[in-house]
Amino acid sequence: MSYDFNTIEAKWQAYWAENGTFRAENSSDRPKYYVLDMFPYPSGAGLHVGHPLGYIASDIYARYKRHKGFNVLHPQGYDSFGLPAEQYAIQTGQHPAVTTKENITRYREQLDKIGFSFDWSREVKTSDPKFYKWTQWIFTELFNSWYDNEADKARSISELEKVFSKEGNTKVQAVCDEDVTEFTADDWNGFSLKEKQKVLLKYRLTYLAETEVNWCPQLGTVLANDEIVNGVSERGGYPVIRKKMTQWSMRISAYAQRLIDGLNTIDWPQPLKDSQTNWIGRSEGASVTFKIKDHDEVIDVFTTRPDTIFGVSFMTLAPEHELVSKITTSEQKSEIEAYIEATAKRSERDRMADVKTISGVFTGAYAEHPFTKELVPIWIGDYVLAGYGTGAVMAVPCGDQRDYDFAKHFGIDILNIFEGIDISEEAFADKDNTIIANSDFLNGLKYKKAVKTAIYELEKLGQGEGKINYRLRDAVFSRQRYWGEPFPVYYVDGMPKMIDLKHLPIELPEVEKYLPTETGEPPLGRADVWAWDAEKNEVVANDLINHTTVFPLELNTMPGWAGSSYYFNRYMDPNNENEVFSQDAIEYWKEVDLYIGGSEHATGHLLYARFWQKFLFDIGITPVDEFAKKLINQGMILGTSAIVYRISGSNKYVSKGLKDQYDVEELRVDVNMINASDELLPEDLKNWQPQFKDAEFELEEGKYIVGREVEKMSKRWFNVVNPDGICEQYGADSLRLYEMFLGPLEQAKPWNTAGITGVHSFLKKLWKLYHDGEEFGVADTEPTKDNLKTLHKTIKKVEEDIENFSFNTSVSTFMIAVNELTAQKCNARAVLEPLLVLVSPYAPHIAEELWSKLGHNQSIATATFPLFEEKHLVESTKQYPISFNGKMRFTMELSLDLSKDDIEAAVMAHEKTQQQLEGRTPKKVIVVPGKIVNVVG
RNA sequence: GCUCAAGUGGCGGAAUUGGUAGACGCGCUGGAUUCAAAAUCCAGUUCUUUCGGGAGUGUGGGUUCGAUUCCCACCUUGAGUACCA
Repeated sequence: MSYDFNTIEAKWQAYWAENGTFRAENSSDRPKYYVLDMFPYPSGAGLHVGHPLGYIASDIYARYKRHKGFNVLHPQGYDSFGLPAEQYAIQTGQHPAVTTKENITRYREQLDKIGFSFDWSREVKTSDPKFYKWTQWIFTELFNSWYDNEADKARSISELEKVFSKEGNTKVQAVCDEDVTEFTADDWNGFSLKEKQKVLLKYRLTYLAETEVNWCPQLGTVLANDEIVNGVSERGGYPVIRKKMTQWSMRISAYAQRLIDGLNTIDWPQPLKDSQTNWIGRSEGASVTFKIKDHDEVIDVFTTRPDTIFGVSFMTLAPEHELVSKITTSEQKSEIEAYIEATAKRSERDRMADVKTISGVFTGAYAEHPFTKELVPIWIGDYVLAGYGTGAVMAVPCGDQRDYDFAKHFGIDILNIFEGIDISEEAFADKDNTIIANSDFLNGLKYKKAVKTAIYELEKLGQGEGKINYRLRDAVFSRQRYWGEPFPVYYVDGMPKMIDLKHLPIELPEVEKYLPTETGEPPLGRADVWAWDAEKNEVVANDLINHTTVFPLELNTMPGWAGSSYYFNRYMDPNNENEVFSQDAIEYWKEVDLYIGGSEHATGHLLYARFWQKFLFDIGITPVDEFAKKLINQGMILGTSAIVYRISGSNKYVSKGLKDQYDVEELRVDVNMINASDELLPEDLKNWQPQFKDAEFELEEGKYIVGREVEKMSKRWFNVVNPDGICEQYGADSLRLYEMFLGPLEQAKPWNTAGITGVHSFLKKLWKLYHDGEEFGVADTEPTKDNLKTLHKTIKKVEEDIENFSFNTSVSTFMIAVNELTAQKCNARAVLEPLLVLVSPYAPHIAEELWSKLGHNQSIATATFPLFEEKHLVESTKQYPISFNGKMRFTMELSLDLSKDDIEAAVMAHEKTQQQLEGRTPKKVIVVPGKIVNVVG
């Protein structure tokens, strides 16, 4: 009976589905363990072999944990809102929901073939109204909250209203918009309802504000900072410009410090933590207020170097700074306006590409130095970013290279405030190795002391204070798209109102086209039925809007990261219609124990999800404020493209070794035609595409050898390998083993189908081990010592490997075990049965098949992981090398269960050792059981 | 520029409380089996050699009886980020 993997795999996949083998219960006597993958966006292209890498790793771990006696939650779902389906809809008119459904079906088929132990009864889809009902609900909760800096947590907005009506806002320590003005309780109580709403909006954790956004004209939508890569959109690579728009934002900045602090409590990769820390960008310094000559307004700046305040010789504002128009003198007006216009036109990308050119314009206005009271000119320049700090800097040319370059370029004074430092060529930015000079009360002080003193003096003047600044900006939450969650928001008199939970979800309306309207409104503006009847509490036709009972609904939709920011909690109780999840469920599962996914989400999904989790914790519905205890980033699997060389201007192709003799063009061809020795059969190429039909070939040694190039797996390089094909040809177990065998989980590595024969022949050998000729057969005989040694060596190694996520090395361990047991002609049930349990997380189908043949009628998933016993390893002899003085080496037979003294005596008695020692006594004999004996003279 | 990670055969990679470097697999070479191929099995495969050996884990130092592993400096590659005041 041969190893018929196709039949076996189909059989067990059906069995698992029918029996609900991997269904997790929300309560158990066993300890819980939650293993999660980052859920996929179901794209039209389907899965390639790179996608399941992380899923296989997490599946191995989940299956292992079940063998170890845990109640394991291992769910899967789809992040099914997104741009590609919508772009496709725009081109074809096909409803994104239809495309998405088809893609999900395809994904599911592909996933099922690989034999994952997902609990599909818990599947979630972010585009499913049953799911996004809760995305909308969380949005309303954020709207109804503010951040209390004193309690360091989010609190209900109704509590804030009570405080305002009692004592105004002067004592409130809240994270809020910059432009909040002070008011008393009497002021507050005198405000109209609309005025109150306007004020509260400045405090809410999700708020509506006119902000500078990253606008992508080609995509017709705004983008978050993490959706822009190198100044162009992540999707499509289109240019991005700055634009002012009224948008919903999330006050993630309120959580900046907790997002940094929380990193210490979780086991995530250091590079990922570093990139989040960088992204949040905490810097300590001071805010300093500069008065402006002949104006009431002041300029606030943030600086990390208050110690250099006496080096200030000018100030620079970002061109977009709101004070620019107010302070510019009439003589300078035209020049300033021209400059502002020129900067606004430049795209993010141009600005980034051109960081060397120094540009700026003098406003004509002067600021007053807080200590010297001297006047310093106020400039604008695009090296100052509107989005960082206050969008204004106090320029200290001697201590900052950019200020220095600017000053040199425009002939502004450069004051030297560093003792014994030459600044004639460049600025001196090293803060640790200097003493301040020419700085009044700061003279003679070192950096740290000078900073403290400067802040103290500024506070005394009332013109500054110590401040911590974060680079992290609030996240824009509106997208001018169709295929996203609608906001549960309608507008009364221009002010947003939330729709109550009992009327959620607000479902996406049907539209004729998925493009913005002719008047520039988002696609939802095209919906006939898209207004809120506040009396009937339902969505009605938007032509009914009368502004007394029927109101316009928000036309934007939420960004892609909305649903993915809490889906991991929803898996705990996915079908709950009354709550996002029950308290029983979340108290039981608490958080994700192991999360596996790509590092590209470091500053997007993984940051937003941590933010929402902290918010949900603050409002008391999650028991922990970090959602994933441990996280592993799996590396990308790259494609190995195949290249043929065509002699220019002909249809003749030369083998790789001959290409240098000709003028050749490189063409990529389908990698699936290439064999293990990089050989391409000319016939295959001729049949592949019409253009090669009449191709001629120049071979080397009768073969056509292709060139190889490792690059991203992509259709356009013809280097995509599909898991379905592999499963058909070698089986899912081979695919699973090979994906792990390729290399360490975290590393990027190229795929090369040729190598899969190695793991495939391992499976065949494993199969043979349980068969005597054609017949299945194991014996109830006593295992030999060697049998047990092999088994226990394997148990130990595999257990260690899985715990350390070194799945690649355990595949090797299995191969060695099977080779050894085959050589030992082992057919003892006592060895072969536990061996299957070890193998089953990696190759579950073959394990189930052999397990059932062994007479078990329960899935192997319920079997207990075998117990390792040390004694089986030490009861044998081995050759040990002995080295003397690190130079002379020879070996001798030693039994491992000898005592240290015995070994020492044996070494001393050894003839060769005695020769080497020449009568001297060795200082020590080092014995490492199972490893080596070393004699030191 | 800044931050981080990594450098081991033809290739993917093993070995780190410091102890026989190159496990395991691919590829390659030879052999068995076969009419032949595939498949399977066996042997070999870091380099070098006058067959005694010698060299060897990016480079140069250091600690140690002993270093791929620890320390210092440098080089290279990859990733992230970038006018962050």
